[in-house]
Amino acid sequence: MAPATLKDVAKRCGVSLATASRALNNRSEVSPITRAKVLKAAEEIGYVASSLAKGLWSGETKVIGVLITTIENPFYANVVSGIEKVLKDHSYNILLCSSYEEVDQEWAALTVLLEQRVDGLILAPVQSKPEVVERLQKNSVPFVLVGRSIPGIDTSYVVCDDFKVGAMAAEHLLEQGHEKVLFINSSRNYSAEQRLQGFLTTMQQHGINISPKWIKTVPANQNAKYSLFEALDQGLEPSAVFCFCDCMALEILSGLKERGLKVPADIAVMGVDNLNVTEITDPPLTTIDIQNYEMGIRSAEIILKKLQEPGAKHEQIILSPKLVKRNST
Amino acid sequence: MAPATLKDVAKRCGVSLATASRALNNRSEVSPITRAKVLKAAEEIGYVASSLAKGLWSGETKVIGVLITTIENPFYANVVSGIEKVLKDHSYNILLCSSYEEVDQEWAALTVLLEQRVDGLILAPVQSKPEVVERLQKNSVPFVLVGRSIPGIDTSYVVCDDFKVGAMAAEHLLEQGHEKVLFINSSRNYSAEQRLQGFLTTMQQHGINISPKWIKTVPANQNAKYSLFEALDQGLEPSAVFCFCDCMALEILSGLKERGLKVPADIAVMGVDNLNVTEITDPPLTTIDIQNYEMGIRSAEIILKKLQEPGAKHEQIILSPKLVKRNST
DNA sequence: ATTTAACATGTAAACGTTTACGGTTAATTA
DNA sequence: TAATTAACCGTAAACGTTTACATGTTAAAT
Repeated sequence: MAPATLKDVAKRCGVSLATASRALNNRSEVSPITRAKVLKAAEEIGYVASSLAKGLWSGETKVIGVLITTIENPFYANVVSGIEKVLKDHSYNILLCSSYEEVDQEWAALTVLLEQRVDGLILAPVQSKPEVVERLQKNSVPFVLVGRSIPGIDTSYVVCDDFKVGAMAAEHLLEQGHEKVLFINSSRNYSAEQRLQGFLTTMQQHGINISPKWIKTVPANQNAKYSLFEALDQGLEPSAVFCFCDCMALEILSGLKERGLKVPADIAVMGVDNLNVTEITDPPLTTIDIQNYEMGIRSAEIILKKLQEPGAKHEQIILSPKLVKRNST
Repeated sequence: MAPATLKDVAKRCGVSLATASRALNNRSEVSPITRAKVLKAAEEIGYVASSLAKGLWSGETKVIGVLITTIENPFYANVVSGIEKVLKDHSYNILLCSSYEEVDQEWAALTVLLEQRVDGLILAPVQSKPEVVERLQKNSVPFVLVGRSIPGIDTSYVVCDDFKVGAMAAEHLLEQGHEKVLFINSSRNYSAEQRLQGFLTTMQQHGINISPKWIKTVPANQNAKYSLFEALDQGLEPSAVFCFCDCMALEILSGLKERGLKVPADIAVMGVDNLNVTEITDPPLTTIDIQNYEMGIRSAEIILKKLQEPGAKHEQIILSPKLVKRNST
């Protein structure tokens, strides 16, 4: 049975559509008696107003699209949680889509979000190419990039200083005496590129040249440990592994266990994201905190501001990474 | 600037609204030439059809509401991931809401989902009381409960055998010689009640009576370790802790570390959910696998079936829990 | 050459809201 | 008492789609 409509409410208490609408929206032009009648009728038949009709009329849906790689990654769970916290207080809702690091899925998800006429969009772009962003600009939807920016395009974004992340990792590992470092990286996105640059540059500054075979890129949706195995089977003997994110680091930890290598005795491991669990892994993981939750908060705040003043300038927020030393290095 | 409409497309290539609509929807009554014209125009102005208008017309939104406690809990991330996998193939999207274990927030989220006219709903109810479900029934929205059912009401649900979960835990701990077991439980929901019953019953069958002070309930959004501390500070000296879920178990692990207690030497810990990380915690956590991902899959399948044949009977799926022995016990 | 069918397109109503505008009644003022 | 005003309420248009129905055109069939 189709849900109750305003017409049903109006009919039930013998008033017009307009009056019913006014009563339910607390307009002043309704007598207290009528208002009470309407509210009672609405209550009785369990009326809930259709956001579809409202949205069609008003041009806003009170929904913000959030497009990430996958919610299974606790990093994004943290980010989304931050977004949710901010949006909730302004009665905005989240329409969640995942790209699984695939360009096609990202494009399709974007279509869905545009079709749903989301009021704004928060996304972690899969690639460092501008297509996606250009599409949003063409459709003039307010949006913020989160976690990853796109080079050479003026947009709002909230990221951490990824070059510094790579640099910090390199410095920390060098301090610990590691020169043979395997870099398990993500693919295509700008954060990955920047972290790699920061890493390589810092290594080079210390006179160490990392050859390309020490840089492994994990294909989308593949367990990082296979990239590790690949390296080991190629005869590489790293004394440390630096991973793009903690998720991968955890997979590496598990892979090393399989191969019988002890951390940190035989090999050091470090990640990025400072996920909650890294505190109690075996061993506790050295990682870099990039303020996951805060990223969500800030990106949501930017979207809200954009909705309030549509002409506003783009905002770029670059958060500072912090090294979290634990026992895996 | 407002998004392009069908009218814009029609005007741009000099056809009527109807023709434009037909062309874009691959109706047969349009000449190939006209179709091409329309598609080109739509492409050029970046037209995307409004789901709002479509939904208003058709009565379906292609959106499924998902209402969980919080996506920060990897258990629900697993569940949502399963749901997403199934829905994606049928072009349904997810509108995600969180209750944070609060009845009020759950009620508010439900209002939002009904307003958005979701085609169906998958939810993990906060309480074992029937209000929420009754509301959905009154509004005649197809729904499935996931992870937790509600006693005494005929609905569709996908859960694991929670009584058995409690029983399995009790048996496993007894086998290891633990009789002084602290139960760190969740509050109010039926799964929690059932696990407790299974636990107590099994203990009793072995002649062991657990007094109420050994059962701690963790308030919503509070770290489980405080419940542990409370117990310890009351002078309780448990030889094992059984937690409602792995999330709590991880918090307990961390709390025990703070208090300088070694696991499993001084005290054993076990959880439920078999989260990925439990494999590499220190120590690896003994837990019970309740098929998180599968729960998502099945619940999504049920919703899809309900949408196809609205008259269908309710489906109850009870998945079997499996003990995963590791080193924490 | 006329009828018929097939095809292509347009017109208008409907979905569920909100609000501008106009109308009715009762209360206030002169 | 008549005029003005205030309070309340209804009518109808609009938002962006889809489709039933009507209309017009062309080709095929007689």
